[in-house]
Amino acid sequence: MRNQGDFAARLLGWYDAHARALPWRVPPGSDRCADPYAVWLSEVMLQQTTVSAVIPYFARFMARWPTVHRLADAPDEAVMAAWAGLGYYARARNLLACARVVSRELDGRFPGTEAELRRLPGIGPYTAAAISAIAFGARANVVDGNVERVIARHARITAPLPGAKRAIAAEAGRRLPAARCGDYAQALMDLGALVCTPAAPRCGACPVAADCAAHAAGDAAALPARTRKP
DNA sequence: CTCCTGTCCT
DNA sequence: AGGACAGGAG
Ligand code: SF4
Repeated sequence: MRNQGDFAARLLGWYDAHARALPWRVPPGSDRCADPYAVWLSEVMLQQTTVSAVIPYFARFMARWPTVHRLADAPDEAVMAAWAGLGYYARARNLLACARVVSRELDGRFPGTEAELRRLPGIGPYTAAAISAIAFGARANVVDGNVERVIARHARITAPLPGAKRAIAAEAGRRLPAARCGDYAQALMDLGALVCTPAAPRCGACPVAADCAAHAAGDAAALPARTRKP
């Protein structure tokens, strides 16, 4: 079975009812995709901070620089000042560098494929997949920390991260839907943020609990395992 | 793979 | 005050 018992269908059904309304999102089931610029900006900000912290910064950036051209033309100091408080200032520099490439070399159009997105400054594997799925509807395997947790539990992958990354991504890939790929990516991340939380997953409210292997085994809270660093 | 960032949390 | 976090870069 390629579709893992309609995992995606159940998750999308849950998302239709429980999606967080976030400023950079379109509502579940929209026929249009979200604005690539807004998706990119939010994802870069979200790389380092929580949703609640990002919301006001995102609003200020979008109000002041509503398009990638406007951001690209902003002075460095203005962008750095607007970024102040978010931390990771190297990422703000990458943000600006990326905006300038897209604005000046790509006519202001973000590429739609992961491979092309990956080449832009500040866009790594996760962000490339997220933008291509959410803003372009591509069937990309979007795997961030939240998704790793959900999938490690649902498939009960007990091998520790980061070594288990590939195995987890492979299991995630088996669960991808044929359509609504952007909604699906966000549904999985919302599930990780709202239900399949790190310490105390709320399996009673989970749309995929019926075939969740870790829930059945009773060790969901212990997954994903991680190799101790020191 | 290791290193790195700064804010948030404890 | 110290560590956790979470992605990207090298
Ligand atoms: S059943 Fe529990 S552990 Fe499994 S995916 Fe749902 S919330 Fe996570």
